[in-house]
Amino acid sequence: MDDDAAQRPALPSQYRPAEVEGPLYEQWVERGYFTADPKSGKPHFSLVIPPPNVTGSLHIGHALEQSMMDAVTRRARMRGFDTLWLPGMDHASIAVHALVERHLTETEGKGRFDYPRDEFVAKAWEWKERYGGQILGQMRRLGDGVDWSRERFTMDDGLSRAVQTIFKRLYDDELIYRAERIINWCPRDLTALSDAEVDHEEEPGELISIRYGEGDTSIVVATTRAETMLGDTAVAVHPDDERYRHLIGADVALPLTNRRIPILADEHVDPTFGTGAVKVTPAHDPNDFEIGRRHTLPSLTILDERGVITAPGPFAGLDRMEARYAIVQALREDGRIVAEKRPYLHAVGHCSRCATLVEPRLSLQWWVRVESLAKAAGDAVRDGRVAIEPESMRDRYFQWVDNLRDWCISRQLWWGHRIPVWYSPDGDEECFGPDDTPPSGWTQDDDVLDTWFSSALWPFSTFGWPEDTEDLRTYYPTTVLITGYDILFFWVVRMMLFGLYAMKNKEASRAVPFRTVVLHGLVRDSSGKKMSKSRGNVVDPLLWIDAYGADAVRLSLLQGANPGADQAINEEWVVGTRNFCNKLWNATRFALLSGATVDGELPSAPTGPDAWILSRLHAVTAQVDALYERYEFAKIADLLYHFAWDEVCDWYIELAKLRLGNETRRVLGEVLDTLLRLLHPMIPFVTEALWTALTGRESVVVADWPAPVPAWANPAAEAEIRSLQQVVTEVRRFRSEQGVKPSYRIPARVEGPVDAAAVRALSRLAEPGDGFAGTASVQVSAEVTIAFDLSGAIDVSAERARLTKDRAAAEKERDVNAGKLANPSFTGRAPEPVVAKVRERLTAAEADLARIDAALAALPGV
RNA sequence: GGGCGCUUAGCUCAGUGGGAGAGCGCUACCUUGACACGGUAGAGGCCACUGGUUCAAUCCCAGUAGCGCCCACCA
Repeated sequence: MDDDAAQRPALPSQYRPAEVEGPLYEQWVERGYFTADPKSGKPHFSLVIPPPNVTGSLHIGHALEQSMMDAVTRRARMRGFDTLWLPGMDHASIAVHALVERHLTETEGKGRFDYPRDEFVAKAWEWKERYGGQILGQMRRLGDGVDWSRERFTMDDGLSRAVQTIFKRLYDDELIYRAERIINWCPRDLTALSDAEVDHEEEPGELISIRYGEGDTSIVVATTRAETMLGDTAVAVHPDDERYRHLIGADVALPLTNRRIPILADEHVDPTFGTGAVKVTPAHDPNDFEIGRRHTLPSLTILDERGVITAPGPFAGLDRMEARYAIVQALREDGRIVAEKRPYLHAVGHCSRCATLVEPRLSLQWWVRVESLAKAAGDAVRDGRVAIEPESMRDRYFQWVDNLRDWCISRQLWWGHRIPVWYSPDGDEECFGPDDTPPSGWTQDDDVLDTWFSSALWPFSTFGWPEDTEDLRTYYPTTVLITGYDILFFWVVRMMLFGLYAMKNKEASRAVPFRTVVLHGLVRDSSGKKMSKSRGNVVDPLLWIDAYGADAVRLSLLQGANPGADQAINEEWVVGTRNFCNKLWNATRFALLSGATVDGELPSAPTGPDAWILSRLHAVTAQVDALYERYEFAKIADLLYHFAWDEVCDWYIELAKLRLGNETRRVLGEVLDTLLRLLHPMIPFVTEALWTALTGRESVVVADWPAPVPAWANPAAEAEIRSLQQVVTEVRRFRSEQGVKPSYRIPARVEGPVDAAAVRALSRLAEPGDGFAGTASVQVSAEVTIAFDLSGAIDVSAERARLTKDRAAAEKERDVNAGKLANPSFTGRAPEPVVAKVRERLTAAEADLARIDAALAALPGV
């Protein structure tokens, strides 16, 4: 042991993550490793975090997404980039409303409308300061290397300016307009929703056929929403429908009311569905609204914003569901129900936030005209300015972007960015920018913007847009966006729309918000089920971090992160990666105890295991680089896991123990140094603790990313060690099947071109001493034979059974390959390399067969 | 109703036009001086089904079945 090793801190025999993680993280932040520097003169690498909701706490999906982002960022930093990973949060308009309202109900027994607007918003801010942002602390636990000096919030001053600025530009370009249409309305949250905020689900309902009118002028309509009949202003049939042609233009009496409504013809009606006649309720159904427009029908609103009947009469005041029941009942008593189909399965829309049944509602709202924006967003991907990984997700992107309908952006909420449009007392309307002062006496629009409106600006509003800041010039477009495929539409598409619009005066290649979009899948439970609170299968990543360390959690998630694919996760997986961290820990511990060093020249002509492991190290380094380019986290993790465990620990370290000279100590140091650097982006904590202990240097965070060393490639050394491994494995197998105690060192003579000392050490054989008998001779490979002295204790029948089994396998191999070669169409048509391979395989099988036959013949007692 | 994807070991998942793989689990043995969060040796699969293309199919094509996801204004 040299002095060098003695100076290093001794490591305990087990890795205890809790003791190192916290201090390391704060040290990294203090040293400024994560702070970007646009003036560094280095090339730049940037990405923005998908801003979590202020209301949120870290869930397993965040942990996956952030592990990916952190790995990518840390690797870029090590590769010499000035890196910026910008953190921040989203104000989550509707979600915060829900939480604050619940909070107020619980603490003060009041609801949102018991407060003036200002007071409610103040309470939301208060709530945000108090409870919001716990996820930021959790990000530290995970080890996220974000630039805290650039943290942003979608409602901070700068971002609010950005929102108002882009709104005004869009407004002035007539890409934002106000219009009265049927929108999705949530009767619980009392706000409009965009199409994307509505989830459609098949549900059992009822299909009721109702007879309108009397005698000759009567017609039967079918509906799933009987209660809306109070708002009917027509019945529509298809113009070519023979059954009803005579009724077109007639009036029928609308039951339960004293109104008469016309029967009209409209192409939209499907004569094959139901009775072929449709009741038309323009104020409460999007299709009916269109029919109403085509035929200039009146719109009768019969439900209020809470879904309560307002039509005067016996049903006034009833909730829509109560009303449906009561109205069907009344119609039945009136003898007007012709048929009832129950249950009737049909798609029903729900508020994606609170699951309340969405009510189509005629309403005046603000809209973004998306056609030209969507065209640009589609083109940017089509022409390759933005790449999508995995590529198979491109189709999903186009499916969205090519079918986009105008986006309803106004919400009847208070927490959020207020629409920057003011109205004069005379009813004039004007949009004002952030630096404008609306004339006194004008009043601002009451509504706020959809949360996703400000999120859509995130890749540039966070850099100071609309000011021409250094950050904006340096870090836009961002290098990569890493997010879940589930928000491709909500977020990715909209960032494309607004990014390209806001940056349209830049050159095309620099207008895009990001160069590459990496889409990851969802994290599911161990049996592949979606995690949900109601299922009770959600896992809190912090509990796992407490128990196994952040590195183990990160590596587990990354190990399953195949591009675009969902993954199952289970505590046992985390135990496995924790064990891996411990393995690394002990490998490094061994290196330190053995005097491994990272200082001094590497041997110019390494031999044996040293040459082999350096050759492998070179290959692995190159493979890791290639895989990072394609964001193949699962494969990177798998590759490094097996290289570290199966090759470095199981073979190299065992072989190194036999030859701990200066060369090997230097190579051992090099291997671990490189391995830890390769692993650092994925498991930052344990690699930092080990790397600094091993090298005595400042930090692996700012160490150089390993470069492949082509000069290390050494096929001969790889072949040599492969052959050694084969011999050792064969001897171990022999021992195991002979039932030889592991502690018994069998005297043996090794004959053949292999490192006999290594074979003896790794398979626990002894030198053949005086009186060596050599009772059994085993041909362990084509060229190597080992004579064992087992004092007649060899179990001949076990050995014969084993050899017979091997022989059968070898025979089959020989026959299969011989058969192929005997087939002229194979030898004639298959490419030469394939034929050559089969020929080699045949030769090998024949040699194997000969070896086994020789071994069988040599068995005693034959 | 449209579109997309999946089906490989007990479980969760990789994979390739030419010898079926990993992790966990399982079996046997082992306190070998880095590690029992460990070591060694094993067992385990008509690669969903049916046809087609091919010298050769788990892989390509068509169809069938089952599962999943996304989109959708058929009352």
